[in-house]
Amino acid sequence: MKIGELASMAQCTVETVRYYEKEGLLPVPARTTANYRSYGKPHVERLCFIRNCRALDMTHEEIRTLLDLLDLPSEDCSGVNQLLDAHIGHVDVRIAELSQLKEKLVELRLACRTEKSVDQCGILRGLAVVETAPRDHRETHLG
Amino acid sequence: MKIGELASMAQCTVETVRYYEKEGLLPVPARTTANYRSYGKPHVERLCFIRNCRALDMTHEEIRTLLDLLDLPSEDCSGVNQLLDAHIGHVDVRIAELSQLKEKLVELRLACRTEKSVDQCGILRGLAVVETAPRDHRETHLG
DNA sequence: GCTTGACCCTGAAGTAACTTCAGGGTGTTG
DNA sequence: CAACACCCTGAAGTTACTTCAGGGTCAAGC
Repeated sequence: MKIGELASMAQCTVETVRYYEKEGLLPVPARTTANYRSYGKPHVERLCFIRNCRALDMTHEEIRTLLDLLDLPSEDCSGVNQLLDAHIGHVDVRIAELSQLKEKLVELRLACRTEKSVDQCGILRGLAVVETAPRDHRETHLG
Repeated sequence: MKIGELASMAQCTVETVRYYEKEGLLPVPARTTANYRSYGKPHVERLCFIRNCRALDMTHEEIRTLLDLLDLPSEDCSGVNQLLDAHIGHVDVRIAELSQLKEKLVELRLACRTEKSVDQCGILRGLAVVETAPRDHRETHLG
């Protein structure tokens, strides 16, 4: 099959497929005489694997690790478990961060219920406060 | 004060300060004879405002809007309220997305409790499944 | 035979919000 | 006057793609 069909089977764009090939996540396929990429079932499976991982917010680095483990036959899968546990940790951290964030935003929003003039706006006043607590470093790759 | 001092007061790096200047979020400061940037209290306040907004995951575009509203004297602040409401919406959406994500990850993780060989690993099998549901488009700028 | 339109190709540049790097100037302390 | 902390600029790197410019392939219809 050609790239367009492959892309639609994995629900992504043809540009994304070519990008994955360039990144080394997808193996380079054979070409037709017209220089079109020619794919088979294994490519569909691998691309779906990648897209599922991306839907779970894994980085290319994490996916590469999983694909490597997948390609290594009869290795035990404890590495897979470790990676997934770590990734679940990332998601947990990000959810906690965003929950805190939302609290602050709602609190800020309550500072201005009426349509005052800007220089009396509680929100803008709140944002101008100099914070003293040091900002901590990211512990997750999730944005 | 020089750029290093300003940066430490707002808890960011000097590179970030220079970047904000290039982006037009911070006004260009005066220079000393040695061509060093020279800042005052207004710069500290504006930089802290920006950093607080960033800590709330606002984009530069959103921050620019708030700064513009801040600079427009005696305008009513309903624009501020709208922006904050929209932003709270973004955060809500992202939290919901991540919660779903975590459920899927935990479910996947349960598929492999033991250290089997890779080709029997429930996690890798789960990831290889071809999904049929179409992926929906992002409704938030939060990663 | 020729055109139209859907599909394919490559390589470069753009996106967001920074960070890192290369290469060099300034200013204070010992 | 040498060492070191701090400042400067401009360019390139980061992540996971998307967009663009410019051009080739192929089947259908006139």
